[in-house]
Parts: sequence; structure tokens; C-alpha cells
Amino acid sequence: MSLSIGDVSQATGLSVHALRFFEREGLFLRDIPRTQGGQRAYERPDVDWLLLCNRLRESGMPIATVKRFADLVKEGPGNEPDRLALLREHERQVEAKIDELRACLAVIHDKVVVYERHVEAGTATGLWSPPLDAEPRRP
Amino acid sequence: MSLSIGDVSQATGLSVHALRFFEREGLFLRDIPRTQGGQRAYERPDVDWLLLCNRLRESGMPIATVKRFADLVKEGPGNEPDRLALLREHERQVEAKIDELRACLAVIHDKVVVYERHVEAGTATGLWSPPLDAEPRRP
DNA sequence: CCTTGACCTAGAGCGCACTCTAGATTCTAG
DNA sequence: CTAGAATCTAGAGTGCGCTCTAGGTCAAGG
Repeated sequence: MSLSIGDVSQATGLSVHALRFFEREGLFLRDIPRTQGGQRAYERPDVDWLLLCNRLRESGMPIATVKRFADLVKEGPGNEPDRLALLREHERQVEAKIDELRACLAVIHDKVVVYERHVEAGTATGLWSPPLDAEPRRP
Repeated sequence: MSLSIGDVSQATGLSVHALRFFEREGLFLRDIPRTQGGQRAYERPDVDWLLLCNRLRESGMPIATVKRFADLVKEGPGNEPDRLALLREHERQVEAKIDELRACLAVIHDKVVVYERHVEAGTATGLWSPPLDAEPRRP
């Protein structure tokens, strides 16, 4: 039994607009067939693919790159090393992003701690308190 | 000694365009003064603030939120609990994003492993091999 | 001096990833 | 049968975060 665009929207969390957009952009692994009435008729594997796409997108892969991956898959067997390279490269980037976020988190957490101490102990130390003032340049 | 926009660009990695844009958007903690010739004259604390902004931005804080934080700081002492709340909320979001990325990474890594096995062992199992086919809907 | 590069303002333009609109058709429940 | 919900296509519009342009002014080295 096939799935309507609404079903797929529900199953993937993507809006129907996004699904039509993805189709125009060629992100699917096949041409989505239509019913005799002209409505999209998806199948489970389409949903599975979209769920993977969601993970790739959430982790920062641009649509153009998802499309490159989809194109490789559509080409059929023979280019698995290329697909592997693409995935490995993305994996590397996600790891790097996690590291970056952790570094940011450390900085932010330090600020939180400073403010906590400040808030629960009267008044301040170590904050960007009143607007900074400075001498004019080449006065 | 004050810093030119080029100096600050170098020090922060932000383009001079971005620095002027940030100023228009009110992200600075003060009005950046000008030299008699009309050029921006930054000081070290401006750079320090921008470096913090960079961390906030890298970790996904929208410019509007950075501005809210800047506005709180500019208001001066008294609203530290609000600043703390803002930072804590962002901290929470960054932690959530890291978790999300880790989940994505697990999925991606699984795919990588599947492809590795496939590539270094002849032909396939468990991939989106040839384009999926399916029966038409309500035929 | 004078050239060359950095800087100025105001505002237009861009890339991305959707999102929404219009106007028509199809599907479904009563 | 019919009303209302869902879907269709093609294309315009949106929000974000810059980035670039035009048409100048300013500043530092030779």
C-alpha cells in the first residue's frame, strides 16, 4: 500500500512543501510515481531514505551534498568508494562541529558560573558590567 | 591605542562588512567612536566582546538573541538574573544540539561501516543499492 | 605632493532552505 | 451527491546573515 504526501509528511516531520521541494531538487532515489489522479504515491523505502536525509540535514549537510549522494546511489552499484568517501568526509565534519560546540559550551558555561556566583552573592566581578568606555583614537 | 576596523577584522576573523553590519544591528556594548577623520576606533574590550559573540554565534545563537544579551549588558547592573537565564537557556540548547549531532553521527557512522565492509569485501549488503521500485498506488 | 590602499555611508544583492500563494483538481466522509 | 479536506503545479516570497557596490574620503609611504 502506498503513502500520500500527507502520510510521508507525518512520518518524516517534513512539511508537504518541503517534500515537493525535495522532489524538484532531485533528492529522491527515484521518480515518485503518481496515482491516476496525479497524486504522489510514496512507499516505505522513500520514507526510510528521507529519515536518513533528515539525519544528514540535521547534522549540517547542505542539500546540494545530499543530492550528490542521492545521485551516486541512483547511478547504481560500482561507485561505493565514492559514497563512502562522501559519508566519511561528512562524518569528519560532524565530529569537528561537535568539538567546536564543546569548546563554545566551555566558554558559555564559564560565563554562566560567573553570573551564578554574581547573582547569588550580591554584586559583581568579572562581567561586562556597565558599557565599556575608552579614549578616542589618535586624539 | 585604538584599533582600526581592519585590525579588529584580523583579530576576530569577522569581515569588515560583518563588523559594520553588527554595529548597525546594535550588537556592540557601546557606540563605537570615530576618529576626527570619521573612522571607527575600537578598543580591546570591543574585541573581547566580539570574541564572545563569535562563540555564541558559532554555537547557533541568532543575532537577535546576541542583541538581547548586548542590550541587557548595556542596561547596566541589576538585570544579572536575566542575563544568567539567557545564557543558561543557550547552554541548554547547545547541549541538546551536541546530543542531536551525536545521534546523527551514530547513524552516519553505521552507514560508513556498512560501506567499508562492502567496499573491501566485494559486493553489497544493506545499502540503498539500485533505485528503489514499487507498485503504483491504488492501481 | 601624490599615489595607493584602507576606510566611510547607504543601500542593493545573494545563497540557502524552505514556505506560501493562486487557482485548479481530486479524494473522502456524510 | 456534495461539502470540505487534501493534493496538484508553477512560481513568488521570506528570513537569516551576511556580502558587495557605488561613490566617495582619509591616511601613510615614497
